Amino acid sequence: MTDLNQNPEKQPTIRDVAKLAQVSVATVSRVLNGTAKVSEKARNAVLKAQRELGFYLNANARALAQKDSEVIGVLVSEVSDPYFGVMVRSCEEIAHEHGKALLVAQGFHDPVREQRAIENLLSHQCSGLVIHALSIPDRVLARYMQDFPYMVIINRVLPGYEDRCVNINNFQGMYLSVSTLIKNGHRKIAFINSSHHIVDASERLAGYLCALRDHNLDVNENIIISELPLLEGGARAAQKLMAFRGEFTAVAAYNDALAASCMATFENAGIKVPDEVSFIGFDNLFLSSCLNPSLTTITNPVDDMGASATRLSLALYHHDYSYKLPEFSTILINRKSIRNLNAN
Amino acid sequence: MTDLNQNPEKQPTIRDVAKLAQVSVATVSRVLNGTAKVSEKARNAVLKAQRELGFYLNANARALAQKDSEVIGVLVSEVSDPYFGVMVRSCEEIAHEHGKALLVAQGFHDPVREQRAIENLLSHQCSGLVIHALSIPDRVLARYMQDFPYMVIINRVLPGYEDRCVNINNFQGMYLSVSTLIKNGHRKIAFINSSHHIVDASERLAGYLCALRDHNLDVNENIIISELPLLEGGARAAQKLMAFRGEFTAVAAYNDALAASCMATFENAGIKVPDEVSFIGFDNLFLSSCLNPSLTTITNPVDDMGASATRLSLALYHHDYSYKLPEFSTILINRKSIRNLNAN
DNA sequence: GACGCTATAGTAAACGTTTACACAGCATTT
DNA sequence: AAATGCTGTGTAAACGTTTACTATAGCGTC
Repeated sequence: MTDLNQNPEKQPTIRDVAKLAQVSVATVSRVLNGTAKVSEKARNAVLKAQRELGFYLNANARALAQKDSEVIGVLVSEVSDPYFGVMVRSCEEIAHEHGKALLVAQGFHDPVREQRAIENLLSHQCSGLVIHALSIPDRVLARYMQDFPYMVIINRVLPGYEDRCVNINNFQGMYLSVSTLIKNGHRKIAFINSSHHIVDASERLAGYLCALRDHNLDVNENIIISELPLLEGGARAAQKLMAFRGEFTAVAAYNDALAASCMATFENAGIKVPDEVSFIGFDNLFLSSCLNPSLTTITNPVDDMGASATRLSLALYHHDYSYKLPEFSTILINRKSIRNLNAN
Repeated sequence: MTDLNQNPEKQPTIRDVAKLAQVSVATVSRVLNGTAKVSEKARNAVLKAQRELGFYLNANARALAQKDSEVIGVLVSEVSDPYFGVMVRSCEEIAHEHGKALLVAQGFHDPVREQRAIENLLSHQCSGLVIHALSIPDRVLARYMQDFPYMVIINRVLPGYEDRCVNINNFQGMYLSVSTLIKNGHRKIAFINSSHHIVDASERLAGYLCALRDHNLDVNENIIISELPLLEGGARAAQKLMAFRGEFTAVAAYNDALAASCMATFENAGIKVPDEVSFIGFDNLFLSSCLNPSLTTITNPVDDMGASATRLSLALYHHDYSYKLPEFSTILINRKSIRNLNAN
């Protein structure tokens, strides 16, 4: 019948701790946050009371009083996509380093969901915002960028806000990809692009086309395919490409998922990789090295990008304008999926 | 020089909206939450003011006043692990369906980080808690389970709290895996287990051993390997197994990642799969169907588990004890990585 | 015209923290 | 002995919402 635990349903508050420890709430706050010196005696009493009550500071009340939620928000298309998994992982790591929690939202390539997700994150007063939203229009995104000067965009360039956009050079990456095939003697190169309406897709297509042009190769519309950049898309792309079997010796894909599943479909149809068709991917996912043949690809340093975007956003939130984004370079990862046609 | 926008740094509050719309804060709250009838005139004034100011309700203040954070917390080992990526994805989807946001923390198999992550989630007053923590001791976890009756555990059975533990039957799943190899005529079966100190590992090992025993097969300690259940682990397992090349015709792995990378390492060493060695995985990840040969494996319905755990936690939080967890069954996905030795 | 009812709207007290400010006690300086 | 400074502590006002309670206007009924 003690005073504690009168209502087992209710969480204890800082006042309960103060009462039990026989100190003021200010002292409890100071001990728990380490924000000011407190006598050994008081500190021990507070810690003991905290342990006894199983007390944790209420982060919401804290956020309100401090005007800082200590939460970072991140929006991605879909966490289960390995690309975003890696990205979210590094965002969380950086957040954790700064003692912050991570709020994760998914947009699923839907403009409505993306916008709602952003507004939800905003309502949580995030002290850092990393946004991957490719479906909402520039105009809308720009308004958020203007109102929230610590918001950082990933994988998209928004005119006027270039210094808060974190991306690789898609054009250059795909140019490197296709050039690699060309250097290996390929002259008829198919391209499987993403069918999402996103700049990544058009930039990579431009890189593909430019590489062909620079090497005086003709463009063959038959072998430029657009599919959802997922496993299923790769299988469908393979079906379409089979109809033009003689018109290419190599395939450059928008990403590893497309390359991997297209490759698998070809192999199942008895087409040997890389003997009959060579492949190159993009992203350098976890899975590419497990494939047989292992997939030659272009790195997409998504972990660095996630980490840098998070760091930048945090710095901006605290009005620190000194953080400079590093360069995110795309480099070639040479594996076994390209046959060198010059060799024989 | 209007009254608005006096301090461009500061976010508008509900009071600013009320003033601009010439109504009380209560009315603004009612409009924005739809909690009571408001005249058309007032509603329009409020919505107009909201739009003009770019106002969003402060979720922290809201949480405090309502005593409900509208946030669900989830702890996993590592978001970039495809297994957890899928899990987090479905947690977010369910959270979203209920209008809640998702807080994601990572434990990285470290007991200290796991415990800190849980306490951090608790401090955020999550109205739903899905915890995958395999490294902290039962005793500690039990204390949390007792204090927070809406906390749900995933992939672990905590004695006394079975009805809040969401898992597959690991024993049964691995028994199915090994039995499948045996049915295909294999009698010497290697096992690559997870080296993490988790019950999943011991349960699956038990399933392996039991399947051997039930079919009167001998246990060969040489070909039971423990490795980190990631790609690198699979490569190392392959190296170890090569030393006992003649002592097995098939490999059962703790998960697809181990199977995939072990398989790839074997192939690179010139060992043909499934002609010389058969493989079976566990989890049925995205990548397994892309491999060559595609990997026969056991489903791990992690998406259902994530969704169910989230639903259960939400229900419990609202004192609704009617939600019953479904059964999570493991089923065999037959692909091309097993050679049938009976066939010839 | 008095009355009661309904429909809207407003007032102000919570919610659980942080922190500016005040102050008490004590040691040191003058 | 008085003045000063330093330490540790407490008090109470924010922070931005929600919501119980209260107030008022409009209207129909008797």
